[in-house]
Amino acid sequence: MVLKIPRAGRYWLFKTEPTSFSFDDLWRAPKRRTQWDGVRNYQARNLLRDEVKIGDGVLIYHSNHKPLSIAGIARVVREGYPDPTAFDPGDHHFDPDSDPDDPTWFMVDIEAVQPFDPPVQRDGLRKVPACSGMMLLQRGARLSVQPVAPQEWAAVLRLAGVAQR
DNA sequence: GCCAACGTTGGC
DNA sequence: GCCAACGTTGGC
Repeated sequence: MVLKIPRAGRYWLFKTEPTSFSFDDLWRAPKRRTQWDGVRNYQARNLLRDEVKIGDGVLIYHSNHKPLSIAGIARVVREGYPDPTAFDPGDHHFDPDSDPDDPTWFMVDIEAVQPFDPPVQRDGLRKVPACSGMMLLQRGARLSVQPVAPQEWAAVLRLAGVAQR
């Protein structure tokens, strides 16, 4: 399987608990797209608002799940814009302090590109020298939107048996 | 279910 | 601005 993934772009890893939203959910969504809403951490917010760009590659990581693994690839199809769930009192991620005229929380839209079958397990990444610096593997790295270096991205795709061109 | 690690809050 | 208390994340 060969994918057209822009090598000059930037790469990210988005965490999700598959019991709430999985890569399969994304794959089955209309147009295979979703709004990546609900991020409530300032560091992750800054990345979503300022750094994540259209066409960037995204590894979808399943946390709190066995085996811990990267389930597939997505790409960014819309850049940072206000997360409406922050303004919805009925939403689990409602934030009464977020002013609609000066939103606190941002999200991007992503589109599934390719599932990994089988998923790339986190434990396996530890054995790959190119991945030794991955934020995902660092102790206590809780950030839910993480930058991924090009060599890390390439190594993950290689492990997944996905060829880049 | 435990708990280490980390982020946020709020009193001072 | 410090820092203790608290809440959350997420691997184990």
